[in-house]
Parts: sequence; structure tokens; C-alpha cells
Amino acid sequence: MGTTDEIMQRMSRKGLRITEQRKTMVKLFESATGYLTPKDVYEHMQQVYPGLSFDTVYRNLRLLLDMDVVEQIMFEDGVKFKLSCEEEHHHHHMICLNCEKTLPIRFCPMSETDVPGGFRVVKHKFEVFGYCENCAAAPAASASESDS
Amino acid sequence: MGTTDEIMQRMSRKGLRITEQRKTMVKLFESATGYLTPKDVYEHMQQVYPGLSFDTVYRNLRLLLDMDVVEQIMFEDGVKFKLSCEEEHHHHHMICLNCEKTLPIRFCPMSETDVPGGFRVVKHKFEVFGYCENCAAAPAASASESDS
DNA sequence: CTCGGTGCAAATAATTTGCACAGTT
DNA sequence: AACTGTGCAAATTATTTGCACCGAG
Repeated sequence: MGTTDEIMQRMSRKGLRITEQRKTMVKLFESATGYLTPKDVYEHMQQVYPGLSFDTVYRNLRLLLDMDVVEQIMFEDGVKFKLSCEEEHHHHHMICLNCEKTLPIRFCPMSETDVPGGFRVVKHKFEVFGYCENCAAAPAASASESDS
Repeated sequence: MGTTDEIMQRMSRKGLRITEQRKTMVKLFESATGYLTPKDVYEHMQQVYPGLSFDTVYRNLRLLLDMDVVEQIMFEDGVKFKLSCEEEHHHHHMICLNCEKTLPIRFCPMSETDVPGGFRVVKHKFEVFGYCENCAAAPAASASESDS
């Protein structure tokens, strides 16, 4: 049984309808290696449903976001979505600038970070960008993110 | 001599004109503690130049960005700008979710991070969000960023 | 049959561009 | 005077919303 069905069940339990489009969209995210822009989703989906409209994509992306099926990340060139991490444990990511595949980083730098007295930490972000094994050779369409 | 003049000199050397608006904009960034949205800039500037248009703000933001006077960061709620860091050394930031003031973090987690064999690291991002000493008490208009 | 989902078109919001005029050098 | 900067209005792009119809339960 695929996780897709499990997600569809959850939708059903929430009183939401199970439509072919939603199922296809979830499957798309499950098969995607990296991040998808709303446009990517629209284009992939359109191959299956020619009459598909952009708003449905947006609506369903938001739905999946609210259900924590996918997560949204802001890149320099806009929002992107990917399947939420399965890993329950706190972790960080290594992201391929070419295929956008993400690899988990177990190490969390917060423990090593010296926080000044008055500062109350709420959350943090640690992301490593580069090229994964497969893409290291030919970095074709590279994305961009500023270093800090 | 303020850094503003130095920046204006650089503009001049590039064949760009020194205008009151630009000078004011640079000064605005120098006096700002945290990040400014294009809208913030527009509003502050408009107090001085009532006839100011939004496009000029955008144009000059881009100009300052190209000159590395300011840097642009993507937050969940949109782009924001702040004066570029003076610190020559590589460092990271602690960002106040209320006033958006940034404190430098000298520690860089990359040295401690275990990078898998094939992955070629290009850049990384490490940011800590929370409330600074001054804002820790009354977190009024809190911003948002997702943890990862 | 009932209520949620979808397409369509229109509404917003954020940002960019063309053009004529004003300001800097 | 020569050329850049600015305001204005219009063009883009990304995303949201209202509405009537279609489809899932």
C-alpha cells in the first residue's frame, strides 16, 4: 500500500473529497526527487488533465500544506513545495542545486552555538547547498540561494 | 565622515548620479536596525518625499543590491533588505523576530558537518530566529519562518 | 441528493517597463 | 548641453476569490 492511499484516507476522514486530481498530485510529490514550484505541479498535472486550471493547483497545494503532506520553502526565485519529511527526529538538509534532491543532516548546530544572554531562541535554519553525487558532474540548470 | 558619503562616492565613480533620494535611502538603511520591505522603504521615504513613487524605490533597491550596499533575503512573507554586513569574516546570523535586528554568530557549523562522499558543497545557510534582549519581553508583531 | 471541488474570469498584490520630463554633472 | 533619475501609467507575474456547474459520497 502506498502512502498516497493513507493520505487520501486522512482527507476522507476530514470530510474532504477524494478526487483523481488530488490523488495524482500526491503521487506526483511522492515520485518527485526535489522541490516543485506551483508551475511545475501545474505542468506535470496538465499532462494528465488537459483542462486543469492553475487555481486548482494552488488550492490543492494549500490543502496539502494545511494537512502537512507537503512543506513550503521560500527560495530566491519563489516558493517551492516538497513532500514533508518523514523523519520524526529534528534534522537539517543538504539540497542539490541541480535536481533539488534533499539529504538529511543529523547534526544540529544549535548545541554548539553560543547564544548571547538576552536572546531567546525560537527556531533555526541550517541548510547546505551544493551538487549531489549524480549532479556533481553536469550542473545544468542551477538554482540560486545566497550564502550567509 | 559617514559611510553614506563613501557609498555615494562609489556611485559617482560608476557614472551614476547622486540624488537626494538615493542619499536618503542609504541613510535609511544605515539607521535601520533590522530588515526593511520595499513597502517599509517606500513609506519611510515618502515622509521626506511626498511625491515619491514605488518604482523609484524598486529601482534604487535593485541598484543598491547590485552595488552590494544592501542584501536581499527571502522571508516567508516576502523579500526584505538590510545593509550588507560589514564583517569581512564568514559568519551567520541571529535574527530577532520582532525588531529583526541581527546579531552575528561567529561559529560556522560546516566544519562540524559530515558531508556524504559525492556531495559537492557550494554554499550554506545557518540562521537562528528568536527574540533579542529588548524584544524578549514584549513580542508584538512577530514574523514567521519555518524551522527545518 | 448534498456539499465539496473545479474551471473560468475577474480581483489583488508585487514587481517591471516605456516614456516624457526633471535633475545632476 | 548630455545623459541619468524620476513619476506616471500600463504591463507582467504570482496568487486569490466569486460564481455556476460537475462530481464524490
